[in-house]
Amino acid sequence: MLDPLILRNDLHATVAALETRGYALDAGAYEALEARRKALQMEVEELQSKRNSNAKSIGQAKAKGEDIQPLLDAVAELGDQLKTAEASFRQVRDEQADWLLDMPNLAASDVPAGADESENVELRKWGVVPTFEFEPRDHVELGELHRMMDSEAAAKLAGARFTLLKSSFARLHRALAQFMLDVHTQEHGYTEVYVPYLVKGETMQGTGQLPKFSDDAFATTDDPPRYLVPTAEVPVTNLAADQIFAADDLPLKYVAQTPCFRREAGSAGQDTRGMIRQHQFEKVELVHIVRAEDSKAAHEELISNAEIILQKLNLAYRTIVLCKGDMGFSACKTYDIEVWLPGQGTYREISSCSNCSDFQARRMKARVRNPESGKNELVHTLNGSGLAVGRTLIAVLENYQQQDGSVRIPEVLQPYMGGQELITL
RNA sequence: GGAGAGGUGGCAGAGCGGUUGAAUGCACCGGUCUUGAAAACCGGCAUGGGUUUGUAGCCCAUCGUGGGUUCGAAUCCCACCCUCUCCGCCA
Repeated sequence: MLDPLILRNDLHATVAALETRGYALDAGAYEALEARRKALQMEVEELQSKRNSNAKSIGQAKAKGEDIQPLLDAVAELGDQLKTAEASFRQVRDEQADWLLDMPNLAASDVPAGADESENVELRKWGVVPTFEFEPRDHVELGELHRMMDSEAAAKLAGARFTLLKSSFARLHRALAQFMLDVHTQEHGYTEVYVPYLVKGETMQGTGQLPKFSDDAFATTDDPPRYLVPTAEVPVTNLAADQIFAADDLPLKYVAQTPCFRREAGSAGQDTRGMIRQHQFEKVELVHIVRAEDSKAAHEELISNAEIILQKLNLAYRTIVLCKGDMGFSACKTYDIEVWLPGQGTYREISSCSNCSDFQARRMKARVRNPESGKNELVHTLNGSGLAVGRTLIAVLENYQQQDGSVRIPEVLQPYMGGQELITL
């Protein structure tokens, strides 16, 4: 959520900033609503103040044994007036809240301009794109060859966009997640957390998935509904909700492995082949809760923590910064990591690391007490994949394949595979 | 699922329908004292919001949540949520 004060004090600059993110805000309508809010709030509070002082006088008069009837008569209409005013105020306030919850975060000043992904900017490349003396297979072909990846079996159970993994592929998938968790906890100083996969609506609202993107999430049928987490970012970041941290509690660095559930509404027809885009996938997620002045540095740390996983796996990748038009709702700046997939002959997203500044913190009331001023300040929240496990599996399979279809197991994963070095046919 | 107990400030814990935003203790911050520290003493110390040039004033809201009764609700009524204990069921 944006700070309502910037909309109040600098509406036109904010409208312009939102426009670069593809969000059109009707300044006139918002201004009118804000004017009504101000008038109504003042009216309500004035009536409340009157009610309070009257009640106090009545109490005092009664204590002295005076006749209070004239005082009662004097306030007879106050209750109704107050009720009416409160109802109008509440309506305007809710309307304004809906509006605020609908607006995306503002881009950081160093985010490149641009309307869509074609204007993202590559920052660096790492690794050597492998060359093959044969036509490399994609992960689907490899899966069929090994009979270890079965989308039909998954479809029978759950419908489209699910994948079933078997034997060495299933183990490799598990090994990857274990490996990532170990690197982040042992080498990068993260605290591992195990979290609920079903969360309340207010939790989804805290990180920005609700109310705007309800179509993207799976919800349960109980009342009120719970939501299947679309990313561990949701439960983990919300650990900070309603908290006031001491300055030396921060930074908090959490890592969690969870399944992620996404409706993929609106992506029909995209990536239908293989396990690139699924309703359910596993992800190791990194979350930082930091003081505002530390979030830029934390963002750099986060992206490097994610990149190291690919380096250890010796997978070629490139890192890009998303342009304003391609960024997600809650982010003020986002880096993506794209891994080279030989089967597709292209780089594909495998991690997305975002600085959400105070946008989520304001929604979920996550604060830190400034030891100098004694004031509470909103924290900054950051999250990033470290990495998407399913896509990393794809990358390993496609990059480590050999002519006969066998797949070498990266050295760092072998301890997690019981010493196995090769997945043979 | 059944029975019972309970949800008040960072924590513990008071609170007759009326100057209670809330006693008291602990913690924390500042000061006095001390060579220094501790102790003792004095003072301060919830959050959010509105108004305002203002981190000054003034005002409003908040005692699990939402309704209700009332001139007035932390206190009374209703519903819901959550926590704990015991029983049942169960990975």
